[in-house]
Amino acid sequence: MRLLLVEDEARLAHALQRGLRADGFAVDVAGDGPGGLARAREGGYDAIILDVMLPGLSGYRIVRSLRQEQNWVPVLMLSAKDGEHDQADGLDCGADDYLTKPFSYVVLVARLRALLRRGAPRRPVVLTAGPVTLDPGSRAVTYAGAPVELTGREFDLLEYLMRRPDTVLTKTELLDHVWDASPQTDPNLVEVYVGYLRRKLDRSLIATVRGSGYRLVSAASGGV
Amino acid sequence: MRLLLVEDEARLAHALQRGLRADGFAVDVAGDGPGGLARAREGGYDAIILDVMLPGLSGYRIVRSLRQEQNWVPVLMLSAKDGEHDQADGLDCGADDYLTKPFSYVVLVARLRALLRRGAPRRPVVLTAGPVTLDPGSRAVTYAGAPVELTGREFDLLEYLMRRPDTVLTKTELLDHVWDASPQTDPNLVEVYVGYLRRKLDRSLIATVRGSGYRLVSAASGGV
DNA sequence: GGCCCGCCTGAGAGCCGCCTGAGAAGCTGA
DNA sequence: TCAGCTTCTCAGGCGGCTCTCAGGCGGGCC
Repeated sequence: MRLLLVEDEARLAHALQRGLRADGFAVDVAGDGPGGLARAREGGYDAIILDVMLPGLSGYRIVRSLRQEQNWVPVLMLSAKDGEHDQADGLDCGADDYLTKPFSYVVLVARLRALLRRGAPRRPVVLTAGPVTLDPGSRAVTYAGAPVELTGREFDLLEYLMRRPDTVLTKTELLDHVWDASPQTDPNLVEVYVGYLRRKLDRSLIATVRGSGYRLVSAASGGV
Repeated sequence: MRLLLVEDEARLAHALQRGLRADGFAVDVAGDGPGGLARAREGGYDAIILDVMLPGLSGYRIVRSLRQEQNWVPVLMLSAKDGEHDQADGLDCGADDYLTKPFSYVVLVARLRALLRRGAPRRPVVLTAGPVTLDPGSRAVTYAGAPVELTGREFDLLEYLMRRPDTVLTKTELLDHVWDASPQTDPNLVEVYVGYLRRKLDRSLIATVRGSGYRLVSAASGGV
């Protein structure tokens, strides 16, 4: 079993590499983002262990690039931040599992083995909610079968909503995840973009939960 | 000259890739059988270097599948086993040449060049997208039936786009595959060449996906 | 029913990504 | 060596996208 470890903290990288080798894995190490992405693109790995905070290119962006290129190698993400950004961020980008630093080595290996058992047969996912489909790979959206043109921000927002259908999402949460914005950003921004989506898609697709936030209705009527 | 290297030993793959690049080839790498077959099916390679022992799908079966699908791309096979299976096995399956590990890099390149000189015996594939046709064999392009003169780079870019119609391709990916360039190359280069193609072909053939990249529209109108 | 506050929306400013023309550098063949 | 072509670089400009702002609507509480 061949692994790619992308980790910039040399001490941790070294320790992991030694441990994993002792456990029978072949381990290659990349120390920065661009290098990691390049190695990952070359293929040949049964799984990739990926730190989030990397010089040059974040782990998030690496996974997103790989998935966009139809590369479905299993990815286990490591994050030092357990509050600011959360699991969902990593999983959104297309990672398969997530571990928060500090973690136990035993847990890492267990999760890794689970990933490898599962393998990489994941097909490119297309999200669906009522008459709306969204393909993260080609960044294409259709409504009732017809293609819909969305801007980048509109697409990101819709994707985030569609990954959590029927859940109330606060504006703060959306600002944080879709915009990567500071907490004091005007929440009106979200309202504006929800308005854009409603106009381009379906007025009833995104329900307002007054005082709380918004909720994507997965069983949208499709009428007008 | 574009090569596909299917090899699961990451270290060997990496070394070969580096060497071949230095020798002027553009090299894509696949690390397992199914991945290699998929990449090979996409076409666009002047030759394929194929390991016999691969996870998921043996090199033999890959060649057999390709030949069954009328894909006559030159294949050079690599095998670690020099006794159990022999040259005849590989050549029977439809490979064009055969090398036993360990081999000298110089020999590999020599055999490869011989293969490339010989070329693929039959090239039945012609790519089509709306009013545009592209023949990888003769490197000829037509628009609405009339021949169009493209430079080398223009042709390579168009071919890459036409092999992945309706998919968003980032500038980085295009630079990587069409130019075989380092990641820090100015992405404007892609913009310029997309502009050239649009001018020579159809303005609407290649859609800009702002913030993401470009997408070849397979159902282009053909108008104008 | 009246008021407050949260949400909606139209208009517009600023910015950034993309497009393009011009030209330098490199390559090829005569 | 030179001409012609291709490839690539650079800078200027345009336009779409993002975000801000202010005014209006309406739901909910009293």
